[in-house]
Amino acid sequence: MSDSMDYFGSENEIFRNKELLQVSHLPDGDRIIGREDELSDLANAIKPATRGNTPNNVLVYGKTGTGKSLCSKFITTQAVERAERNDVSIGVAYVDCLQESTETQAVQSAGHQLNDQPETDISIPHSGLSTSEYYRRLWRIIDTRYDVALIILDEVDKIEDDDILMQLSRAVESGKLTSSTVGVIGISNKVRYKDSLDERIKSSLCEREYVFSPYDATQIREILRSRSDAFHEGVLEDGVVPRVAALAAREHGDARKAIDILRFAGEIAEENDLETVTEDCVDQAHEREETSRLAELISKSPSHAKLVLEAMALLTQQKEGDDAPVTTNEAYDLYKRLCERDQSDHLKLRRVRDILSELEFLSIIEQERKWAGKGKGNYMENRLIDDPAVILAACNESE
DNA sequence: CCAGATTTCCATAAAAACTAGA
DNA sequence: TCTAGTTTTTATGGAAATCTGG
Repeated sequence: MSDSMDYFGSENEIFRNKELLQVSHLPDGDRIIGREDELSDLANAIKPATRGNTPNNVLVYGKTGTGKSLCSKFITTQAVERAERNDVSIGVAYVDCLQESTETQAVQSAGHQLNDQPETDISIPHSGLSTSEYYRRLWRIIDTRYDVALIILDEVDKIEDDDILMQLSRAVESGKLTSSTVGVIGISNKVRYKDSLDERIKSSLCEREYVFSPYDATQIREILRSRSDAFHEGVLEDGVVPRVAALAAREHGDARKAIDILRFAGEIAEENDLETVTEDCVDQAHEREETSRLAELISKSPSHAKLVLEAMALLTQQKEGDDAPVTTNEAYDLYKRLCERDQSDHLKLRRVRDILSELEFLSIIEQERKWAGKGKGNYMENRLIDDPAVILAACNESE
């Protein structure tokens, strides 16, 4: 795992093993810092699964970068290993509900991860089946391959339909599964999420609830140190780790952000051919980090959403104030011209309105409906949350 | 046939401007 | 002059229809 071949060894003085700085990197047991209580809570809830019994369904709350996904993935892989010793087979599916935002897609994804076509002779086509057929196949796969299936639903609050929670959390009692059982781990950033749930779902999904608190400054520093093996000996200057930690602390102790910044700092040192990673690199890395999350979001968006955003960014730049609002019609007119530029046909206004509200949902823009009075009707003000220049860069980058 | 994307159609909200009544 | 009620307007957003790729 951690012995990737270093083909450019002599030239690459900065990184020894960059994988350690991948946020999704699963550290060894002793490398999850400051989450001991959370891990044992989770382990407790999952425990029955290792003996082939139905685990407790869990709902995990916490702000971004508090280790929710990491701990969930970690504890489930541990559970799989432990279960093997008891001759129990556990299957784990990790569904990112931000990507798989509908019930069907989520079930499809879970099925795909748990499946092994040669063994089960069940195929999970990318599309074309009814939702219920995806469910049927999922149940069959679980029944044939596993004793217990653990399904992690990351960012559950982003899913449009509550039905999947109902189906999964009650699969056993409703007799969909005969020889197996299912456990659900729901992860959400919103503490309020539970309130929006149907009573029946609440009672079955929320058997256990845990809140992950933000890391404090000391823990962030520890996390960074534990991952500094990613760098060669002595490459990190003394001030670097504290400086990164300080930046992350400003952001409610977001460990993901801290790790990203550290990685970018290394990359910047590398690009500039420096011997060491300096505090200066960290400051530049901070800026790059702010851009990168946005760029990632944008690059995953459909092309027309990018054009709408581009139109908004251009219009915002044209206007005087920094956060000048743009009306939907202004944006739509420019969007149409951008489509002509790309010689593709434009979407209709109604669809663009929906795209704008999707962008609002992703916290890329803010919307406010305004009324102008008699004879003037109403209009929507859309304003970019981030710097238009950054948006434009992100739009162009992902062509 | 299915889900998901897009289009078509249309009732509606809200507040300044206008009107009638006091 | 002040008040209460009515008019006017348009983008919005819900719902249904239609299209598309598999």
